[in-house]
Amino acid sequence: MWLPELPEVETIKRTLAAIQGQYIEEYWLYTPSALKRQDFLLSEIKGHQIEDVRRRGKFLILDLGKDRLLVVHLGMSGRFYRSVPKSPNEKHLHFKLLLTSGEEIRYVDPRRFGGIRLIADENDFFRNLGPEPWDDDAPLKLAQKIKRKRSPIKSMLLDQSVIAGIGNIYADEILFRAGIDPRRSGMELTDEELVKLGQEMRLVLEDGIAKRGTTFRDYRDGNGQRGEFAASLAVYGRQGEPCYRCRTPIECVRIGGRSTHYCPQCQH
DNA sequence: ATCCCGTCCTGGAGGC
DNA sequence: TGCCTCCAGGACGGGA
Repeated sequence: MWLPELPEVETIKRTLAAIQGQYIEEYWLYTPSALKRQDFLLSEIKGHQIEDVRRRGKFLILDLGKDRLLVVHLGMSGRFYRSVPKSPNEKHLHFKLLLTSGEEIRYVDPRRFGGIRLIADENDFFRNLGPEPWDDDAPLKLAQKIKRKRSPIKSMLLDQSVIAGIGNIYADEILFRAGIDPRRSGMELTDEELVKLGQEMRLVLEDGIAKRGTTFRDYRDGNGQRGEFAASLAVYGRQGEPCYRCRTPIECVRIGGRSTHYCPQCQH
């Protein structure tokens, strides 16, 4: 199992850098429901140049210029990658682009939680998304929001309007490295803990990007390669196994409907 | 407003 | 072995 969170989407973005400047020659939408929003006609993308490939939170953005954006969200099992030209269509292929270079970009998503969107106004579409973790003011904004809320800190890290890009795996890893119990209410965190949380958030995500993301089974980057962060996971998926720091068995509880892994000894 | 929960979906895991 | 059931999880919408 795996989740495309910020480091995975960032990895995909980087491996797709080579498609910048290329033109869209043709497209295929095999699963109409995969197109979640349509500010303009899909047929318009034909002939457009991919001027830029960006990431915002867990969204991948192909900027086609002139307020024409193709935004992709990978949900929990999605892949978005360059494929060998003319290789046969695989199962769960929902959308495909043919570029003038002859290479193809494919969107494959077995569980169909993800989707693509045609966006005309980027600022409007992302207006409710929280700051990027590396924004200068992100740790401060994060701390301010956390302090005012009663919900468990784990749930707040997953809230995309609080901070962009963190999912279930990295939330657990960040809280472990910050030494904070995931069940604690945001309001009761000390200023010291909030500073530590902001620092560890960046460090864990940077580590994830450096290792090209977490691969359990499905995940591949834009070139179809696996990531290596799974070997670095300290708590996620390790319930019952000894903590690497103190040997206490890692526990798993449900918080806000999500499985949450933590060390009862190292996290307070 | 805010929080919580159900819904979507499929493949993999576990039970018998 | 094979079949069945359960479960994971992000975003979103509805209800309390």
